[in-house]
Amino acid sequence: MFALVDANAFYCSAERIFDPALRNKPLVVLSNNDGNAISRTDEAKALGIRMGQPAHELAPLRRQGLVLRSANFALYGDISARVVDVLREHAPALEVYSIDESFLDVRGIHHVIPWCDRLRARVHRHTGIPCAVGIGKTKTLAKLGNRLAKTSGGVCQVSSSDSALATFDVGDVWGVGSAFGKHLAAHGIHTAAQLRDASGDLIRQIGGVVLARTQRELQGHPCLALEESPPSPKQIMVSRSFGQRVSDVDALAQALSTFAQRACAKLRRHGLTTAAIGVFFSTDSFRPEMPQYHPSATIGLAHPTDDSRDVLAAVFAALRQRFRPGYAYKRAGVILYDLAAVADRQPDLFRQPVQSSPLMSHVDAINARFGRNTVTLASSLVHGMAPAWSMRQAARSPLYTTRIDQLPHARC
DNA sequence: TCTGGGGTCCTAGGACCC
DNA sequence: TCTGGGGTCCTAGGACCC
Repeated sequence: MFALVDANAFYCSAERIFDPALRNKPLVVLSNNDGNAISRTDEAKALGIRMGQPAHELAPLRRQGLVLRSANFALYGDISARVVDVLREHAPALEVYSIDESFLDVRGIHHVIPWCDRLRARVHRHTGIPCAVGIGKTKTLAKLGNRLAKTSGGVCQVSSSDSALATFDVGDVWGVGSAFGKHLAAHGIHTAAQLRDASGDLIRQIGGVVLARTQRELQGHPCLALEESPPSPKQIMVSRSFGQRVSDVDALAQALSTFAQRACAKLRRHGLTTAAIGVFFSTDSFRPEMPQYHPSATIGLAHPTDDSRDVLAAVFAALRQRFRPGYAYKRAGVILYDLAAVADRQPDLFRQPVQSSPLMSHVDAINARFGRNTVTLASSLVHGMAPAWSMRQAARSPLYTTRIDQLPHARC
């Protein structure tokens, strides 16, 4: 038996913790660059705002009281960790599934619905985050239960024979996206109940083993287990759209250097090394009338590394190979592939074993203590004004919980 | 003016091996 | 004159998730 604890409008709820004036107001949190809506409160949904709706369409709604906030992922990450801490205190076993969702193993818990209700209340009291809990024999059923719980009092259990399955659009089932949804509809399968009852061969044919597994889960046969320890990542990517388009190679190099160093810091946090570096940059695909160019390159390293300097050399080599003047670039990124822990690497017959650079651990320690860009490689150094490529964030809340100088003030 | 970022898994097909 | 069987690895593309 699984329970899925899912925060309601998580990013918006996190914003409301330290800014009570936002409570009961329509609120939307925007993606990086203030691009589009990524979290909406019920009040905002009532204004007809869609997930992913572009920000420029939302601006006029401010006259109706809509508040827009830039994304503050440092805050959301910290609040998420606090929610998980509370869950961990009470749940026998737990899988952190995403920034705002955790699966709990609730086998053996008596009176599971009131137990989940108390858990919700505790999370709310200790973190200020409201959540809903779905319960089911499989993760897929718990997911459906969670959908119901959002609108029906906070906790909801769903079984495979539940009549509610006929009320769910097949596209609402976890694992059924728009492509499978269309395919299923073409075969007359429109609801979760119809997917549950369809021919197994047909489902296998439409969506392979993945969709077949989803069907089995709907029938109440667990196919997906609780994964308590997150697997080590297989790739690490840092990419951004730019606040403004840039054309010169120096600006692009500065952005890529920043992204590469951030990716390497993540790499070292996981205790991994990389042996292949991917670099891409691209013009604005939303401006088809402008000249388009979307180059990418992957550079294999002779020797695995976790040193930002080695990675940066590869990134710049790729940039030199692919850069063409005369284009306005809008987006770029760095991807680290072929990751492995130092200890798991095949030793090189002709070299000393891979070792983490002491310089890099000092850099990481300084940045952890004094803030992200206290020490960087010179190629990402920014003088004075924010560069053109940096993100637009017109309305970001303070880093209330992760920066000592931005702690909220309490009035006496 | 305007449209995010970061991942995973599966499958098919080709190259290559003995 | 004929031309097997069994496998691995890699890549690209497509699907999904939050």
